[in-house]
Amino acid sequence: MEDRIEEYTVGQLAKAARISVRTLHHYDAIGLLRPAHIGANGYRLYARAEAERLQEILFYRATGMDLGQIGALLDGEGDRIARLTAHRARLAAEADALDQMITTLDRTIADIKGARAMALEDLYTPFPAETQADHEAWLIDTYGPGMAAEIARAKARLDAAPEGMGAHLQALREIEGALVEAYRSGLADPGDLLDRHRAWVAEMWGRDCPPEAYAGLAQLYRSHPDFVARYEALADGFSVWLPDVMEAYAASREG
Amino acid sequence: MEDRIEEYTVGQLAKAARISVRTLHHYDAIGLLRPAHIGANGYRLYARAEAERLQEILFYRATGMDLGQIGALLDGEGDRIARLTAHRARLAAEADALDQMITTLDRTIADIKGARAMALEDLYTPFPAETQADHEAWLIDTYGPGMAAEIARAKARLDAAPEGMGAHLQALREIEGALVEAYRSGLADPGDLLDRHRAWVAEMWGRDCPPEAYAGLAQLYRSHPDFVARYEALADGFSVWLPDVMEAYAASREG
DNA sequence: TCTTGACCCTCACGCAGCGTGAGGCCCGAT
DNA sequence: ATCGGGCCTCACGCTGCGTGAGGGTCAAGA
Repeated sequence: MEDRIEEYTVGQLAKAARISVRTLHHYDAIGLLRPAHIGANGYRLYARAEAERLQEILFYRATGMDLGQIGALLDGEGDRIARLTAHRARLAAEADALDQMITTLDRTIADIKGARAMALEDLYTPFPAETQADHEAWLIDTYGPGMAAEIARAKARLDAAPEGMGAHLQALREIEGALVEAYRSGLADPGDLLDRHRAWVAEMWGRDCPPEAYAGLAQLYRSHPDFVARYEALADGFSVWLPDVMEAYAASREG
Repeated sequence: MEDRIEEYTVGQLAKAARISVRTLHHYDAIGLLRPAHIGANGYRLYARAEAERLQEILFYRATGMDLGQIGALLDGEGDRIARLTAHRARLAAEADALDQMITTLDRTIADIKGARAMALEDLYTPFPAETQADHEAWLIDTYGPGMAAEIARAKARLDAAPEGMGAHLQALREIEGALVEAYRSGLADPGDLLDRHRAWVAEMWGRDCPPEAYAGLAQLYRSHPDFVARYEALADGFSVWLPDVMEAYAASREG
């Protein structure tokens, strides 16, 4: 209780942070967390600043970030508060992902009990946090470069549209609302609603939306967590139903 | 769209599950997920059952369980629903842990802004999921074997006390309620309440509770996620305030 | 003063869980 | 006939430490 100088040895720091001494050695070795200085006896000595840096390291590590990235982050520009705030956002996102996994689990359990067989894709739908880059790569892989660019542009427009797009978004919400109604009332073929939806999409993309593209979109809705979350929020099971009817619709108009 | 036989090659399964082919190879190699059978050409062929097993594997893997354990779990007794339900509970727990990390982050950020310096221990307080065993070891390490046993007994008594302990627990709730009130009204030194609390603890332990032990308990409240969660649930910030006043109280009675 | 015992140090090897070629066979479409 | 894409089997590499081995350091007690 008498550390006026506030210096900690590896053991003390390790105990406080509940990590191993070896881990501190490792962080020293790779330059992630250097001791404040080394005693005459060769002992590592850490000061307050290092303890705080370690705290940040552990924050990030706890979400699976790799040590290289952590180092880059800490040594890059930006102050601590900014970093921590950003991190808070990431944690919140992860919590969302967890919630989603829970709902999939629930769906899976319900499906087992009901002895229904989920579609192969659906089996894996809401799996964690692919990064944005991963997702981009996957889009290109699946739909080709043109399609990916199209979608990216569309998303960008949506995101950057706080004002002018209001009416447009409003239209989407109406269509979606109607679709939810159709879903709830057990309507099998909401063809005209999907006509409107497809038209909306075409307008959004700024070009035509042929059936194959529409089917591709269905696939996207099914496999991308963002969309799944969005549609599942509208109604229970809607995120499964919507891609299904979209695909059926597309199949029925194909050449 | 024409898989009547429902058999998937590595590539198909990998794409659906959004994992790499290499991963499937690996799971085959370590016997975690064997193909349903091998084609004449040497190709791995998976059927529905394997796809579902893979789903479960990924569920568990996503929470950091190691592959050996997963295998043991899947090949052990117990049916799928039971396992998934248990897993759901684990996920929920993890979500709680995440929420806790977020609140620590918030506290940290607030502390930085307020330029106050957190105690070294507090810097690391709510870090994820030490296992029960880890926690036990740490208790012994920190408070000595006697203390750890004492605490373990106390917890056991609490847990195993659905009936006879009712009144005793009721008393605790009353004291805690009064403490929350004190906290809310900004009372600086709730000495008499802490007297009652300490007496309760002593009774619980079945032996005396000297100031040092009480201070130790404060430390425990501060550093163990279970307690933090419990007290934070009673009132915002209560999990910080309570250990503080307990420590101050203990210090003022020390020899 | 000498000896514990608890820490500290530096190698250095090991292990999980794949990534990432290298080198080669299979197969449907052109 | 040949090409592209997907399949196969080695086999080495990487991260993030765990886990000794072998050996100094230091406060405290015999």
